[in-house]
Amino acid sequence: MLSYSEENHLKAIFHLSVNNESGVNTNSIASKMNSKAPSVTEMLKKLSEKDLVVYKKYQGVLLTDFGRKTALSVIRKHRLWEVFLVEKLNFKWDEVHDIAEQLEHIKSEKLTNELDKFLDYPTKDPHGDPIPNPAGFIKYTAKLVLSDLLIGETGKFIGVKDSSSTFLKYLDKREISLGSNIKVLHKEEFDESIQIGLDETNLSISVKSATNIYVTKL
Amino acid sequence: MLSYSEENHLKAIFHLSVNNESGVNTNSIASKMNSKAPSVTEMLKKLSEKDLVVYKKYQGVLLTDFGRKTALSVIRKHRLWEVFLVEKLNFKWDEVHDIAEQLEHIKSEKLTNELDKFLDYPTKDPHGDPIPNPAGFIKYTAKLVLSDLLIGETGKFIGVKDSSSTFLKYLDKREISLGSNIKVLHKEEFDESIQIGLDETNLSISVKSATNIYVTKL
DNA sequence: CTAAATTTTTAGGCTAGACTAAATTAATTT
DNA sequence: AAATTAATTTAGTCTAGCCTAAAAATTTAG
Repeated sequence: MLSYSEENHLKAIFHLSVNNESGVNTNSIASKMNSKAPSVTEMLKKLSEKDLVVYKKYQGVLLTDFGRKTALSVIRKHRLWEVFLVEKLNFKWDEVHDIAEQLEHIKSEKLTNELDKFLDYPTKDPHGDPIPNPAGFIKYTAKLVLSDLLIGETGKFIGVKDSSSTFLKYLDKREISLGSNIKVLHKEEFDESIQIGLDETNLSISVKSATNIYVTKL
Repeated sequence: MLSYSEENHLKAIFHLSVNNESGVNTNSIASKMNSKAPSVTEMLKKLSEKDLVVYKKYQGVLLTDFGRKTALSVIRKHRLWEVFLVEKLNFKWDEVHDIAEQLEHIKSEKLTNELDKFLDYPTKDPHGDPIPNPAGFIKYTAKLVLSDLLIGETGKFIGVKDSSSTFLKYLDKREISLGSNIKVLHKEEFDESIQIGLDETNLSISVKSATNIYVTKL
């Protein structure tokens, strides 16, 4: 039975492992966890003891298969609960993260699987992130960031890189929502801002925003 | 922000306060919490510091209004989640307690109230216990135990005193379920067992069972 | 390829929440 | 009313999870 802190460390390591063949740094884990390096080192020893990670001093850390599955089980729960909150309880996509952070630690396989069934086996959470299956398999969709599209190209908005409440509310205000088709009309040389066309309206967004929007080319 | 342990102690004190004008004993709390007296004493000091209880050494403890409201908020969440599990996720009434013990600590008023709405404002949990409203008001129904009925009287089964999985499964097996009308046919002098009539069938139950079944006289 | 800078680990300390054993207070019995 | 028993609290210990400061290892730069 893992503690909340153990589960949270595994999750952090998982997220930092994506595009990271070699080990994950102690400091990067600490910064993701809002904690300090010595706390992480201590935890890595414990996780290693439990065969959830492979850890060698000063060499960074990697998840074992078991650790990866465990992390994905937590992520699965997190994303299923987010779907539940949005689909069934009228939450907005910017309101669900903190509550899902709590709910992801509830221990009951039956609960998770019944919830999955109740929600009709969703494949994506409200931010477009894929939901792992019970076996810990996760299906990634190829994606670009909006700023990678060329002028004249159209992309379908499929996810966000930054899912902070601030950014999500910003998108709501501009009525940029998952599934929208976004056409790149013009790129401003000076500040790299981008003019986009959305349904009938045109608007301008900053590079910063454009690099946080995932699209698939249409 | 209260810890799980603080919330659990408040809940225990609340349950032990029912029919208990004077203070609740340290030992009775310890036994309900599956802990030891010194742990309880320590916690009582902390809860008292936070104005959740009135505690004087050796005098037992009582909830303040604030403590009572807090306890009822936890109980409200527990019971709402139990309803959710049974009504929406196909759980049986004997499977929900341990999961609700985890879910009751999730912190989000909006979540609780949206869940309440989603469930269409239930007034009872799957074991017949009343669900407190958001203001911490709880509506008790007058009830007897089955063994208090006289021969020839009929009661409607409205709740259980002991909601252990063992007892609930026992009731399932005999097809004694909430809402059933139970007629007392005969009381055996020797072992105080009771013959009851349920729909078309008759069966015999022990005193022990009969004192764990709440009814209202019809 | 050494020296400085950075990263990571060790050492030691703190708090919450649990415990056992011993001391103290309250209740009960004779 | 004193003595015994029972309940409660105090004292001191332990673990998990966090921290700061200092030491050690690794990486980067000159």
